[in-house]
This record gives sequence, C-alpha cells and structure tokens, in this order.
Amino acid sequence: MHIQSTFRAERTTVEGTRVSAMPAGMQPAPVTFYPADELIYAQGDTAGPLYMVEFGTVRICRVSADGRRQITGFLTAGDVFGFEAAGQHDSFAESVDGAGVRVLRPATGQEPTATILQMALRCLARTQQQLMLLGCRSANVKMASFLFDLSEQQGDRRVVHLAMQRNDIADYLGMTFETVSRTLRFLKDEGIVRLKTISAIEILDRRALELMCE
Amino acid sequence: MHIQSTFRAERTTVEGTRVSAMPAGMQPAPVTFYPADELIYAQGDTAGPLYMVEFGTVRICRVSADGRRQITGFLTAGDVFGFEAAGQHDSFAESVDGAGVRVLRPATGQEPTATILQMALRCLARTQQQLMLLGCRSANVKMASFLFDLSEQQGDRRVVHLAMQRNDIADYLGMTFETVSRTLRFLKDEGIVRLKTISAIEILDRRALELMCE
DNA sequence: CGACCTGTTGATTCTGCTCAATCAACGTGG
DNA sequence: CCACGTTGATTGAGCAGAATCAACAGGTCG
Repeated sequence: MHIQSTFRAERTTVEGTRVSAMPAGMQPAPVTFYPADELIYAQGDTAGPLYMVEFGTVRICRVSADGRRQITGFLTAGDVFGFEAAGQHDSFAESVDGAGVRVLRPATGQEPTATILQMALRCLARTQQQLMLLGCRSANVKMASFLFDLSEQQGDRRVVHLAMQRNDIADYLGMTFETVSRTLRFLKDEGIVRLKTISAIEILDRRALELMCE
Repeated sequence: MHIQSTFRAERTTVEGTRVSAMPAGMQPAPVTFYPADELIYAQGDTAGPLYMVEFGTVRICRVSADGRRQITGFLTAGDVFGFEAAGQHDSFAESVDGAGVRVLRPATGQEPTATILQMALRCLARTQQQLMLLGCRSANVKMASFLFDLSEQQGDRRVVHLAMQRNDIADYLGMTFETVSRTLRFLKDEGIVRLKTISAIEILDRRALELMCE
C-alpha cells in the first residue's frame, strides 16, 4: 500500500544498502528492487542462485493445474529463498509490496554448503509448521495463528503491519478472501484486535490471541 | 496388517540387510527393526543423526497443543529423515507397519553436507507439494492425489498397497477418518478404483484418477 | 467525475465434521 | 467350539462452517 505508492520507480539496482548480515561464505552483491507484484523468478526457470530479502516482502507460490494458487511462504528481511531440489524452480517468487532482493553468490574458494544447509533446514521447519496450520480446520484459528506469527516476526509490536492483501492471505491459509474478511471481523467482535487501517492491525488482547492458537 | 502379524518380534537389529544404496560420504550401520506404532524418536529429543528407511513405512508427526495430530510425511525404502533446524526434534517419527531403519553416520574424514543438503532439499520439495494438497479444498481430490502419488511411488503398479490405516491417512490429508472412508467410496462408485482388500486398492481408471488431481 | 480495484457484508448452498449405529476381523477365555 | 470384547472400517443423520454468488462501500487514479 504505502510502500507501493512511494516506490513507483521501475526495477532499479541500489548500491550500498545493507540491511541484514551477509551469511558466511557468501559474497555481497547489489540489491535489486522489485516493484509490487513483479516476478522475481518463474516456475520452470533454471534454479541456481539463492536470494536474500533486504526489505519488503516476497511471496513464494505454486499454481495447480486447475488454476488454484497456493502461497507456500511470505519472506521478509533476512530470509533466504530460491532452494530447489531439481535444476528447475517448481515454485515462483514475486514481490508483494516492493521488495529489495540480493543475489547470494558463493565467495570464491569457499564451500558454503554448511551455511546453505542451515538455511534450507530453517525453511523446511517453517514449511512443516505451515502444514500444521493448513491441517487444522478452523478458519478463525488459522487467522489467529497467522497474526500471531506475523506479530512475533515483527518483534512483538502491538500493531501488526499486513504487507499483503486479503487475496494473498487467503491463498496462504487455504481459504477464500471473503473468509479472511470474516475471520478478521470475528477477531474484532471478540475484542482481540482492532483494525486501525486496512493493513495495520492492533492486537488488543495478545493473551486471547495466543490461546486461540493453542 | 500382514507385515505386522508376521513380524511379531521385539525390536531387533538385523545385520547385512542392504535394500537401498548408501548415500555418498555415509558409513553403513546396522538396520534396526521397529514394530508397528513404535516410536523412533520423540518430540524434544536431541537431533543429530539422520535415518534411512530400509523397508516398511515411517510416519513423521506433529501434535498441536489441542491434541490434533498432523502427519507431515510418510517415508518408504530409500527415504531419509531426521532433519532438524534446531538442536531438538520438533516432530516425532514412528514406525507405521513394522519398518527397518538404518542410522546414517558420516564417514570419517568426509564432509557429507553436500549430500545431506540434496536430501534436505528433496524433503523440502515434497513438503511444499503436500502444502498444495492441503490447501486445495475438496476431500475427493485430496484422496485421489494421495492414491496417485502412492501408486507412482510403488512403481505405477495397478494395485496400490496402503501400509497405513484410515486414521493415519486422515491426519495426513487434514480430514477425519470417516471422510477418508467416504472419499474411497466415492472413487469406488465412480468406477475409478476397487477395494480388493482393506489395504489393497486396485486402480481401474488411472486416467480419471490423474484428471481428478489435475 | 467516473472507472476500477480492494475489501466488507449478506444470502444461500454445499462440503465435510460430529455423533452414532453397524459390521467384519481377530483374539481371548470359558 | 462358541460367546464376548476389542479394534478398525463403513455408513447414516443432522448440523456447522466455509464456499459461492452477489451487492455494496471506500479509496485511488485516470
């Protein structure tokens, strides 16, 4: 939203930005800016380099043959993505709200597989955690967990910022955007959250939110 | 079922069995047999060694605080499991039907991280694939995909063997075991499969099954 | 201002969960 | 050998929750 409108520029290369620490054995590379909804890599592209988010949010998606989209993850500053088992990407990555992304190149003479393994394992753990979320049936619980995770990720701030829109949340949680709206309304009616703006959600009762996730 | 009743023995160590190839940089270790439903490692156990399935089926599970169980994967011969980002397992592994498991120890003087990374990435890809499954709404489609994957895994044989029982399938697909029954009945009524026995499903119309998965 | 996009809300439908009964297979003990 | 209990699977009835379809509100941009 706000970010989207302030960064109206075409994709640009920003030198010198250094938000997050470089992983061991990796060479610094320039940051590339992707405006909202821009593709970073496509399904079928040859995989190879890893990417690190410097700022903004990136979504990793898959589409099934019937056109349905599943978002397998939202990534923010410091997160690494681009892992592939085969030689080709079978997911694709897009900027959500205008994101800065840095390509990670292995430093010459180094073997950073240990570092990469660490990052891949974190990615795996996160994906498995999301499996639990999708497996549980209640839409309200899904949304509560989503907000709680987001809040944690943003440093337990009282006001959570939603970088993505309802549609994205829906495809992430495996429900429709109407249901996203309704679950937010439910949480509001329960006095657990307050919608300051459309993308800023104030957590009024963190305890209750946590209890919902169980 | 059958396997369970033939292998009534306590957990034993079988020497010399060598069903699948040893990954590069790994030392052979004896095969341990786990009877049906026996724990291989628990949630909270210190992680470290990797395991490879030699025969039988292993399930990886998580339980949420409200007691719900999510099975994040079924593993068969040749599959490797035990990956953890942190020092502790936050999933647990159990034998489904009586399984032989081999601990993988890094060969001395070698750095098998490249091999391990490869395996972890395959595990990640599979988990993401399952995310797509759980995200799609129809129970019938979930079951169709499950059967199709299983058939593929078992070498496209006409008769698919279900090593796990309905309860396990339900917790894997995020539904109840009653619904598992009903979806199987649906596929039967459509003339797509035939239930030879309770654990042997004959695929009558592979084309239709594939179309359902899309 | 009007077109458009995103989000919210309402009405209706339908899928899958819950509760419950029944059945088949198996093991046990009289 | 048969009555009984247990466990896993199937099936049915009723209901709750989420999807679908549709209308509408608010904001942004041309």
